[in-house]
Order: sequence, then C-alpha cells, then structure tokens
Amino acid sequence: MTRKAQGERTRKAILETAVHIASAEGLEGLTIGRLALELSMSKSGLFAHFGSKEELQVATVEAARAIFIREVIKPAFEATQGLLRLWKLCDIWLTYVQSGVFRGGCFFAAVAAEFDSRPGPVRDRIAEIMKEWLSTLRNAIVEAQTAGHLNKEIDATQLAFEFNSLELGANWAFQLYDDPRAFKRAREAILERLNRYATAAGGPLLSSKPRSRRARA
Amino acid sequence: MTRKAQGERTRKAILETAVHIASAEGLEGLTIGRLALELSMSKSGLFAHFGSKEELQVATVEAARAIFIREVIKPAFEATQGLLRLWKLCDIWLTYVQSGVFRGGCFFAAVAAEFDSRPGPVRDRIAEIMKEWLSTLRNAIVEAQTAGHLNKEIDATQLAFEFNSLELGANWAFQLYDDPRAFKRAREAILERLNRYATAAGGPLLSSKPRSRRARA
DNA sequence: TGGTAAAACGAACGTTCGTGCTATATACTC
DNA sequence: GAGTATATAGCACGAACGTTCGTTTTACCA
Repeated sequence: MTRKAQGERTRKAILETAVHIASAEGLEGLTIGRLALELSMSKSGLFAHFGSKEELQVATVEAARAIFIREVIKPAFEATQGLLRLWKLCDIWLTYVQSGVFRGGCFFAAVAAEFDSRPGPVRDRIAEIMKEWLSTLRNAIVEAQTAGHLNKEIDATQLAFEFNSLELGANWAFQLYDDPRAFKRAREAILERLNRYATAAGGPLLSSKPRSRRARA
Repeated sequence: MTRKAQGERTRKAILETAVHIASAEGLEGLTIGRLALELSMSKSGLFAHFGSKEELQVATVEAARAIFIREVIKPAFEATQGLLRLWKLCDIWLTYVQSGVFRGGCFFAAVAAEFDSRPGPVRDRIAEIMKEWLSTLRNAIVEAQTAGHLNKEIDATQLAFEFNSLELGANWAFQLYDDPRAFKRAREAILERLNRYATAAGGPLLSSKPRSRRARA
C-alpha cells in the first residue's frame, strides 16, 4: 500500500473509534488523549490528522452520517417507494439503535443535545444533518401519499415530527432504563398512525411485514 | 440573619445559577471555576459547600427537580383530577420549556442525554426523577379513565410514553432550530389523541381551553 | 541505493480542571 | 468581651486538556 493510502486508512480507523466514543461520552468527552490511548498511538500523531479538536469533531460527525446512511437510509431505500419505504425508515432506525452497535445509542440524538446551546460549525453541521433526516422522513410520507397509499389530507411535516419524536423517545427510554419495550411502544404508535391514515391500497402493504430483514451494505 | 442561614442562602444562590448553566452546558461543562466566577466568589469558598463535584451535580439535579415541581407539577395539580389535569401537565410543560427560562431548554432532557452512558449516583438520580415524571403522567391518564373522561381500553403506559416522546421531540426541535412551531405540533398531536380517546363526558373538558394561564407559585 | 515526503512519535508548552490545606473574617454563645 | 463555630478566601497541588515543535521511522521513486 502507498504511503498516502496509509494515512487515510489511519484516519478512517480513528474516526471509526471516535464515533463510538462520542456516542457515549459526547463530542467534548471525546478527548484526544483517550482516543490515542484506545488506538495505541501517540496524541501528536493522531492530532496531525485533523489540526484542531473542532476539525476532529466535525470529521466525527461526518463519519457518523456516513454510517447512518449505510445502515439505515440505504436498506430502507431498497423497498419500493411509498408506504413500505416509510415504514422501513422508521423500523430499521429503531432496529439499528436497539442493536446496540453504539454504546450511547443514537449518535445524533446524543450530540444534538450536547451541542444545541453551543454555537459553531459543529452544531451547525449536526443541525443540517438532522434536518436532512427529517426531510427524508417527510419526503417518504409525501411519496406514500402520491402513490395513493396514504390519506392525502394529512400534514406530512406534522407526521414526520411525530415519528421522529417517537424514535427519539424510544432511544431516550432505552438508554436510560435499558428497556427494549420502548421500541415496541414506538413501533406500535407509528403503526397505529400509518394504519389509520392508510388507504385501501396502502393498508395491505403493512400487514405483510417481512420477518427476516437483510441489512446488506 | 444567623451565620448558618447565610450559608444556606449562598448555597441556594449557587444552585440557582448552577441549574441555568447546566441546562445549557451540561453537568460536566458546569465547572466550579466558571460557577465561582459567575457568582463573584472564590472557587474554594464555593467548593466548601459541597465537598466534591459529584455532590454539586447531585445537588444541582435536586434543585432542578424542585423548580420543575414548582413550575409545572403544582400548577397542573390545581386543575381538577381527570382529563383536564392530564392536558395541563402536558400543556404547562410545553409552555414552560418554550418560555426559555433555561437557556438549554428542558434541564432533564439535556442531562439525561449527557449521563445516560455514565454510571453513578448522578445518572441514577436523573433516571429516578424522569421515572417520577413518567409515573405522574401515567397516573393522570389512569385518573382520567377512572373519572370516566377517557376510554378505559387504552394502555396508560403506552400513552404516557407517546406524550413524553412528543414533549422531548418539541424540546429537541426548539433547541436545534429555534422554531416555536414544534410546540404547536406537539400540542396538536397530544390533543388529537386526547380527543380521540375522550368519552362523551370527557370531550367537553378540552374544548373549553382556558385562554389565560396563571402559573402562580 | 540515496533522496524525499508522508506519517508517527516523544516531550513540552500554557491552561484549566477538581481538590486539598491554611488562614481570616463574621456572627452567635456564655 | 472572650471563645467558638461557620463561611469565605488564598494558595498550591497533580492531572488532564488541546496544541506545538523537532525528530525519527516508514515506504516510495530516482
């Protein structure tokens, strides 16, 4: 491998670990010394990859976004556009958080709460990415309406807000009480709403819930 | 005033400031030096009131609980038990967060996210208090059912989870996007559910929403 | 094989953190 | 008014923080 490629490989390894630490201890609790220790490398060697702590934080946020897209967005988009894709977006999100790949649960829920009162580029990027997610959710709702699966009268922004809230609520309860029933409750609430607003054409899509979910990359 | 009373007065003033700082910067970002500076007193003089940072954190959590009870729980409990009290618990909570008394929004939402992966007495106390709140919400639902205002078939725990999620979601959106419509959305979602599950006796209680809300202590 | 540039290191910087120890004001008791 | 307990201040500590600097190791190219 070339010398240059080695640098990027290291950077990737650093960020991989950084995302895990930050999801649990926050982006501020993510110290360079701690990170270096975990990776068995020197502080200065690690630091050179970023130039400042803030840049490390932004890069970590970006890495978390890539993981989220790979693990949640992409698999959900394998479903056909409409009610099924909307449901999958919610369902896979919940499954992903529940799986416990990150010690601190949803990375963005954690760092959003941490940085919401801390102006700067880190906060701005986090806000952008979460808006991106909210838009994805909203778009899926509108598409389900266009496809004739969902009542066209309902307010897509309102419904997206509610789904996002239920997901955040499930993450919150799971992190605090380690109670997986929170995910069941969120799913129940979301499904209840989807079923209530579903048209005759859309309803059957949800009853045929696929039992085995393949989350390929 | 006695020498002893002076000590408690100072302690109270410290905690008042501490709650405000912690709601924005977190309980870890709440440093003793910063706190002393803000109160124009020495680090050591302030420190003597608590003995350790962890005790300061626990005391701050306790102070926040007292404020929450005074500003949200008590006013809501002035309403008669039943559907109206349940609604007031949600409504006043949202109003209180929206009012912006704390720079960081809901104190407990902030510190729960910060400490959910940090074992210790601080985390334990936060979890207890939030469970207390969830129970209050659940009890209000059950009471509304007993009073014949709300359909007895519905799962109180499930509904409490949903209401709490919507409140957290509103707080999250407001902190991140400074958009007060989030509160409108949360209210709409909660009211929609209350109206749907309300009995003939309960329904009228909500339509006579009092316009002027007095939040006396 | 010697030169070059990227990558990682080790040591130190100045600052801030939480936390002790000691001293000095202040108010209450006898 | 002397004695005592409480409240606050001053100063210093060891550790950890982000950051900088000069050096050494590594892998490619001529």
